[in-house]
Amino acid sequence: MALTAVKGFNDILPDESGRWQYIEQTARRVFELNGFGEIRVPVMEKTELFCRSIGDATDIVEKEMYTFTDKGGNSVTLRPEGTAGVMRAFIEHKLYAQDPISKLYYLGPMFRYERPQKGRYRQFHQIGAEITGVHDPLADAQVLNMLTTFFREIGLTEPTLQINSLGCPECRPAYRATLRSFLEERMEHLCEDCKRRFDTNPLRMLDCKVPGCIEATAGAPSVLEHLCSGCDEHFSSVRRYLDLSATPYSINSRMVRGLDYYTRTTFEMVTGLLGSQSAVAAGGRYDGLISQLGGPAIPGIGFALGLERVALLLGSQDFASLPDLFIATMGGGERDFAFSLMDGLLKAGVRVEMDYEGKSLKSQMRRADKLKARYSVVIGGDEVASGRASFKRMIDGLQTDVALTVGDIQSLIGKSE
RNA sequence: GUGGCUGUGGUGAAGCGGUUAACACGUACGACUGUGACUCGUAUAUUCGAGGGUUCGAUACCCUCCAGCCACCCCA
Repeated sequence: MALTAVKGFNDILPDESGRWQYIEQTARRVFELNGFGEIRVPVMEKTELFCRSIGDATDIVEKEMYTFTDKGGNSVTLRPEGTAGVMRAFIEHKLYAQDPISKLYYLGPMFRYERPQKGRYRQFHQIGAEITGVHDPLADAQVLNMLTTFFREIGLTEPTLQINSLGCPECRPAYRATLRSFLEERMEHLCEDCKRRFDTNPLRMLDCKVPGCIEATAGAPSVLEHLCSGCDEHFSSVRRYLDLSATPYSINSRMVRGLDYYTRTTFEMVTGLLGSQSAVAAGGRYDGLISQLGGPAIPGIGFALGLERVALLLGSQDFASLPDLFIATMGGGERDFAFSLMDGLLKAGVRVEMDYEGKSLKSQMRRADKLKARYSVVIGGDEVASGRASFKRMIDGLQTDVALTVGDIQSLIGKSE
């Protein structure tokens, strides 16, 4: 049996990588327009970083991390998400000392030991963006606008924005207690998972899909009605800014996060097209994270979007670039001439292909067709002697006689520099 | 981590105990020895995810493993 890739780790083949590049380029363009700069951080960090940021009791840290001991005896982990590493770098290099506000984006592989499914793999890829140093809800709105713009630019209308507020250390404990006492009375109607969540993460119970639980929690108190005045005002301002920028959204007061560091604004871009992997992008505010990691008390907000899921939503559109010209040759004698011509055109930025193996003219023309070259030309003894050749426009077969110079060929195929 | 379904060539698939393992797409070459697409012809799975077992005989039945999908879970 031949060797295969590790379960949940996938190859991205050329017919698919065009789509990935399109997603990445669109993200870079939109993010950089908004003033974000790329940060590249390692794929592996000390395990402690993730325990302290994501939260010891979360599923990610408890059972999904690729953690191992390296040869020096240190516990290290393949990053399960991007924010923690970016914030570690932010603190380590004291980026806040150069500029009180920073806007960073990153992209790359993340690793989680989960059961693979469509849109969910053990190595998956995220593009994320983070703003630090801004308390003002304007930052929340900009991030949400940017995310919305990204999806619009890429040509998708499907994922829709849902927002919520999780409160802050001031008001969340009180809400938690209120929710707990509400749920306690209905314990017998709840599923086993929810009974367990009651102790670990009662907010998560609002997100349960078991019909009995949905019914039992129908009248549960909403976070939004238990926000302190600061959080309430913040949330209203976020909504006002979203309205001002005509950013469509809906409020989902039952939306929960799987990472402990979130405060106040949280959001998701959700779709109904990906089965149970409905979140295409998600994020929120994390005002306590940086100080929790040993940095100064600087607020932050950000999101990450799942590349695989966006790629899935884009479908099988073809983003590959096509050759401008295919050069066919009659025999060995003309290949030196053709090779020089190809070389000159490539250096001028024209995408050229030619036959590599001295195949029959028919085979060469078939290949020109298969590669979807826009033009083809046959170089034989006559062409070498006269310095002119007949260029065929493949789409309609129209032939044009042109001198075999880089400039003339460029002007024919409409690809000048 | 739990449950269910599935696994035949590069792809989509028929066959479901004894077949030359159908058909289509794709690919290669040719018909057309200087021009692709359409058409036609020829070739293209010693083998049915892997390993065991039952059987005179297994791609088909059984077991184990592996992989994929779906739901749960979780999440991007």
